[in-house]
Amino acid sequence: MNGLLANIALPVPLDKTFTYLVPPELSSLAQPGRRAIVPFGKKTLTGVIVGLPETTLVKGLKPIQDILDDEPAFSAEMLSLTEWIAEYYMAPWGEVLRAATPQGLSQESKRSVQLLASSIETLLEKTKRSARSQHAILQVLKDTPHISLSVLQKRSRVKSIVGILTGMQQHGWISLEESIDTPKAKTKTERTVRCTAEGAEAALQETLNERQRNLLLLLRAESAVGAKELAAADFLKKNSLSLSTLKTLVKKGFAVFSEREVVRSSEYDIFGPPEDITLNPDQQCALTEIRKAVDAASYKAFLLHGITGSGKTQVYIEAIRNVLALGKTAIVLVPEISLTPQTVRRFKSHFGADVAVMHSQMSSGERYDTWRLAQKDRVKIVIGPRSAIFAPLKNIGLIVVDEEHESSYKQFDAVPRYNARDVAIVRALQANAVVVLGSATPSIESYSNAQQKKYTLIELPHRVDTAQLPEVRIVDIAQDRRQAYEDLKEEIKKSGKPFPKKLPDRSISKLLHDQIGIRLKKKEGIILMQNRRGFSHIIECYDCGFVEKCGSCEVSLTYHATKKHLRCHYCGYTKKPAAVCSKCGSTELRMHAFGTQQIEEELKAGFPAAIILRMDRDTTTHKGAHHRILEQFGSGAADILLGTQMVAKGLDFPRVTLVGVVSADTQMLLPDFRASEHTFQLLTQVAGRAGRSTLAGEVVIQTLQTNHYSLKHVATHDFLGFYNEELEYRRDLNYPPFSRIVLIEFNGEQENEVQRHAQRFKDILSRLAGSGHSLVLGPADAAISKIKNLYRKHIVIKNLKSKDPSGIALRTMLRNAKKQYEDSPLFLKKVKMIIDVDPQGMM
DNA sequence: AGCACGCCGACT
DNA sequence: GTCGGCGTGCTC
Repeated sequence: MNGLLANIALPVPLDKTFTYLVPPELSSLAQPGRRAIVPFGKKTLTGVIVGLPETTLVKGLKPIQDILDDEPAFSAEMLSLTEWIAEYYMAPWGEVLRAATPQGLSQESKRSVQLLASSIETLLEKTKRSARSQHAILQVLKDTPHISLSVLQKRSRVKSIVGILTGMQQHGWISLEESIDTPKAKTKTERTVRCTAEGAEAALQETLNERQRNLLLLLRAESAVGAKELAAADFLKKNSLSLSTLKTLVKKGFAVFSEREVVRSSEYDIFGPPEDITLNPDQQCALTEIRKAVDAASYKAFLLHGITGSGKTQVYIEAIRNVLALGKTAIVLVPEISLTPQTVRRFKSHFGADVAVMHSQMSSGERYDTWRLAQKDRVKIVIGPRSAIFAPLKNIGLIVVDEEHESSYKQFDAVPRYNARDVAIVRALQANAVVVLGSATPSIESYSNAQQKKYTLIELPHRVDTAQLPEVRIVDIAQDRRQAYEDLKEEIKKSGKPFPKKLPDRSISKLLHDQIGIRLKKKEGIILMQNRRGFSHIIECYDCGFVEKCGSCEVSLTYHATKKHLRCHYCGYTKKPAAVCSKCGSTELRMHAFGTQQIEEELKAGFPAAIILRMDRDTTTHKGAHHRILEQFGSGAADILLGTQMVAKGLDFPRVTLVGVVSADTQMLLPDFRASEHTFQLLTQVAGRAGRSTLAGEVVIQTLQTNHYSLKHVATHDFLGFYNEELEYRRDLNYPPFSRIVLIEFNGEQENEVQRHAQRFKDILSRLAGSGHSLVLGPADAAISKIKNLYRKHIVIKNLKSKDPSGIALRTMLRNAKKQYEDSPLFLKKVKMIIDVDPQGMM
């Protein structure tokens, strides 16, 4: 009745799709997966066609302006995957699709202003007194007669600019134009040339002049070898021929030009020969299992638990070799931090042009090229960080998620807040592919899935170089302090100097100090790690390490200076801080201090001759600085690498024999239910930096909590022991894997409004959760209760898997709650709500 | 999320 | 009057 209709998902934060008319001339192009340019309100947006409905109840449909893509940008498979993401993570489908499209591809309309009036001076004079806004706008237009609306607004600092401009337009002073940006990323093409049959014929005859004949002979010869289409520019340059000669031949029909798509090249195109891979028996076993699954061509998930240095990458490479042999494709997800040229070259050297790399520093052009190559089946393997899970490869055989426990797989700062590791599982499931999650320190969730046989567990318990695991020593900082105190007293007694009022703090214990001295003498490398500046609002006993925790959430209580109390930011429980440690009675209760700078000072004082490299947020802001520091340290130009957790990951330095963790507590005490897990993972990672070659390694971990189970299990290299202990605590308090967590943040400038809205949402949720599938906690102040003048309140939902195995009840509840909340008359836009399903951090 | 519309108070 | 601030409602 209506002619052809199309449902289009648009990148707007609205939980629905929009229906448009398809004009007859576009009807043949109207297919799900293609991008379409449509008018939306006053703007023009690029959306994705997701369906072709028969009818609609919506009145006043607008027509699609244009349909892009010769080949649909999204396959049916990708449409269904993005729809799943939208549903699971409570995000609009259109926003998911935008996240899955390479940047620079979507088109939005932009409005611009053009100055028409010739006598600007008179206008300026005219508006000077009575119309300040108009005056300001004209001032800007005087210098830039043609300007985009957004820039004009910024420069003129006029707020509601559109109304004023409309008025000015009516006066005939200016014109308002609307234009669509040409996409920033375009297909790059090059001219190719080919010898025609006539040309081949003519080359042998004497009818042409020498230059032409010569060219034709060369062209014929080169065309015969390998590729028929030669890059014209290359061909001419190589043989020092001129374009005009070639053009003449083309005119005569002896050669033809055509265009072909080319790919922008990158630094990764330089790579050496592949390393020899000889798998040890463990690796061979792992490979065989994965191969079997890939051959079977049905969904299967593996958890590859291999200790640091056990050769997981070699297993991936061999597994992918098999995937390619079957004519299938593969995705390899790596944490951003692992995307070093070394990792990439490793894959490149084995698979060459079959590999495409995605990384954050790529230009939009490069990103787009990569995407096109994957779509056109011209690369078989895509390696990249979390967004690479959207690579438009067809016929996926294997998805590898390396370092699956890494929190960088979770997008936390933008919609959709997806976890690429979990999306990988779903993509593999939908595509009948195999997925391998690899880690030395699997996440509790994944290991639990393996224990429940949802994933098949494969273990690589040995290092490939048969190196010994490093010896781990745990140093009690409190005891070291007491010792230092005694030593000092002794010294003072002897020298007769006055007793200092305050004893100096030291961050390097005697043991660690001595060990550093030994390594310096032997010219071996030292890595010292101080975790990201500790969460400063935690009060800790400096004698026994005791920290007050919430009785019902088991996370550290944080101190709020304004209200002078301790608070749990999960459930909102508060209490007065004690004057003395409630465990040991000490009065030495303090907040955390030492940053990397202070430690550097201390090291310089203690070891004046040592060359120290500091690697933290301050020293790595410049592009490439990170890499340069590591290179410098790797080459042996420095003795000590001191840094935040950046030093725990990535590169391999055979010369490192000592790893020191200045304070394990900073991470352990974060008010996050995963604090122990992250501590275990990080310390295991950093410990793995020590002694990877023939040199024996040693690890020194300083802490106030020598008995903490994370540390105990790090020291004995006992993942399973840690897992079992951690699991019990998770079970007791209904944390994952026993529940799903949803974190809901409310923020706004007025605290009472934020609180009111959070409370209202909480009430709605509590009512809906009536059946008991979920626990709703809060609202409570977020751990960081105010950011950039926005007050933040959190609600935490624990959705019990035992009562809601599929999570459907949870999502229904959330969706209904959201609707009720947004539809209610008290709803204000001044307070923003952010729903984060399966959050990684709870700060 | 934008963006327009409409109402109100402040300024010239 | 003119302007801008702010709340409200809509986008096929």
